[in-house]
Amino acid sequence: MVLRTDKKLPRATADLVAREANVSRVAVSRAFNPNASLKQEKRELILQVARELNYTPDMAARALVTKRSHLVAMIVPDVCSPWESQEIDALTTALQAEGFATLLFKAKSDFSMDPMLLTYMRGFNPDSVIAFTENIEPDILTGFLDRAVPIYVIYDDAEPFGGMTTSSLFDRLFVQQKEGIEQAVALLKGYGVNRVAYLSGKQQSLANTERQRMITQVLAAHGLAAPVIVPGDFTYDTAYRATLDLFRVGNGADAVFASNDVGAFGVIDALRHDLQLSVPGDVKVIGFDDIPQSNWKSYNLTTVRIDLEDRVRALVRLILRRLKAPDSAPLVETLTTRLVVRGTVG
Amino acid sequence: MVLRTDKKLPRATADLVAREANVSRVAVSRAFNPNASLKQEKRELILQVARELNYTPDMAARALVTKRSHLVAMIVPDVCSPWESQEIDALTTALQAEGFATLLFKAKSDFSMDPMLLTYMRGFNPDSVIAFTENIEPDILTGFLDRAVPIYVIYDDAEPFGGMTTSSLFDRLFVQQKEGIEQAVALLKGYGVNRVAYLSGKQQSLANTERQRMITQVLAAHGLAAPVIVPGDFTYDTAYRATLDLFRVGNGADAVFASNDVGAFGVIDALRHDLQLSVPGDVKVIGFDDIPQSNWKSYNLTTVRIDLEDRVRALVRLILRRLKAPDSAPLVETLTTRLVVRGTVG
DNA sequence: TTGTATGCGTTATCAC
DNA sequence: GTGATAACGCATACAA
Repeated sequence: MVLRTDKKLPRATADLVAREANVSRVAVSRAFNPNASLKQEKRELILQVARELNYTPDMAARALVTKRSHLVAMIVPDVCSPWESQEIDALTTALQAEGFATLLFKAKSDFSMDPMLLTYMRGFNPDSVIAFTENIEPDILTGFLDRAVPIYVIYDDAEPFGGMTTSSLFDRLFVQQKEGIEQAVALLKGYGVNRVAYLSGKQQSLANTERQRMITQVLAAHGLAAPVIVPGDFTYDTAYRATLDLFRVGNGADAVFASNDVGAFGVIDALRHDLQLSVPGDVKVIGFDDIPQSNWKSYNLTTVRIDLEDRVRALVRLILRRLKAPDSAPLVETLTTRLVVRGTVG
Repeated sequence: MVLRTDKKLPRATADLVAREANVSRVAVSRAFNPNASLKQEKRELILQVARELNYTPDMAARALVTKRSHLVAMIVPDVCSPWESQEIDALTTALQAEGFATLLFKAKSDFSMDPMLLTYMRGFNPDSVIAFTENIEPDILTGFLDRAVPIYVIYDDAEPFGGMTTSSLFDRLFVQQKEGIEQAVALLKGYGVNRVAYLSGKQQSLANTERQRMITQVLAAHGLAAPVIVPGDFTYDTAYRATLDLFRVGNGADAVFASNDVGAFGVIDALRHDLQLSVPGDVKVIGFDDIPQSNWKSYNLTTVRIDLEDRVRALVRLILRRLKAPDSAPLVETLTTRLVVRGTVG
């Protein structure tokens, strides 16, 4: 269902409410601002009249003077992918509860940031910007977005951009992937796995490179060889084809670590339906994220879980705290991961 | 990555650009409005200076006078579900190309419209509202949204709300499901199917009730009995449990029509992994939508396709045409469906 | 083609 | 606690 709202006929305005309720324009403004001082009965009268006239304060006009648009922009390369759509959903819900609306922008799928898009977005004056593309240095964005304070999602203890010495202040969300990965490797080792492959995600993704780095590190700590790297891009189709290559052209593997759950599905389907191999009998498969589909019976995927609710809560905390105290010191939140054991290792 | 933009330090404004470029304030305004008349070299100078100063016109201030916010609101109960996330993605892309930004709101999952939410949303002055909840009568929304012109998605020739005689003008997108359903029923009949079950979606969904009505009608036309109705809600888990009920408590079926693809996945998994039945050997399964996951090898679902690109293009046409001609007669777009034959019937 | 004056709907400042 | 006034950043009507 689609509605188009005609703006030619003006809506009820604060002046109209004021006239109707026999009060001043300012009183109406105060009635809608809980911390403003106004006699209780007067406030109730105004709110009552406002309801009758179907009046709502105009956020654009309000933003013009308060410098708060109550808009949070999200830049997403692919709204459809399960993990990101979940995150959009949860963030929107959480921010909506705090009085912010989500402004959605689509970026190009190569994880780059179109300067045109940034300029365009800036016009809407978002109070905060959440970018699902990870490979932009803070200084570039700061140039576009005035005094922006970035929050970077950092995987394990790696410094983004190779330990950049950026001048920018930025907040951090640390995701400790090591724990989940260690549990996964221990499980694989317990089943006698020797040859591990890593199906990568998009090369530009920090999540991907850090997963690869940490898996290699943990395998070594357990006395296992470095993984064979299979190039992927987080999608099912690429994962499917890459798996066929790995087993038909390459030397195969005892276990495949996929950079995300959707990729793991592609690996599983290629193994079972095309290569006639058994999962977990012939090959073990482990994913990352723990999206709802991983619990579907056809996949029943063993995966390293990043708790979405925890992650969103942490992000919302970071956003709101900086919004309330713009000049505070860098803020930090930390998240842990754990292995969810299902049926693709065993 | 999250950025918070500090509004305490004001951005570059049109006045600043004007002063810097030695022109008047208005000239700057005109430079950013392609149809305004301005000497070419002057325009270029202004745009150049604007770039240097990192200036972008403030959409909020602009909206205050033009009565166009360039915001399109979407009210969605569940951003995560594949069909809806696809539609959000495609609509956002298409609207972004036309200069509109997507404003996302989460509704309660029972398909109802929270009056508080509507009031809240109204404050942002969207130029258009796309509601993914279907059971609201136009008059109710019109009450909230001034002179809104709804676009209703109508399935086959059914009148929404039982042929309501509403006073409201509204545009329509007709989705002709009959063709796809007829192809599906013919295919099932060809394989000797007798007892068909329909796994419903949410009861409040018009798409659901019309799918059920049309399937019943087409089955009758082919001399087949009315389908057994299995209550569902478009989700995997409910579909899974409902299928167990149908075959363990009820009398089973030769074929299951699911109200959407995700539901069909639940049906398939319950049949194969819990009831030890073969698909399509023992039971045929058909879905609705044709989401990307339906092409995944584990499901390989035969389904009635509603072409997303066509649908979004039609919606965008309706939105833009009414935006440009608010007083035009009711607009109509029509969409057809067709069966995509894969591996769950045979 | 260009500039001046005015208004969009709201909140902040300052009196009372 | 309350009301007048200015200001936010921009586009438009009108006059030049």
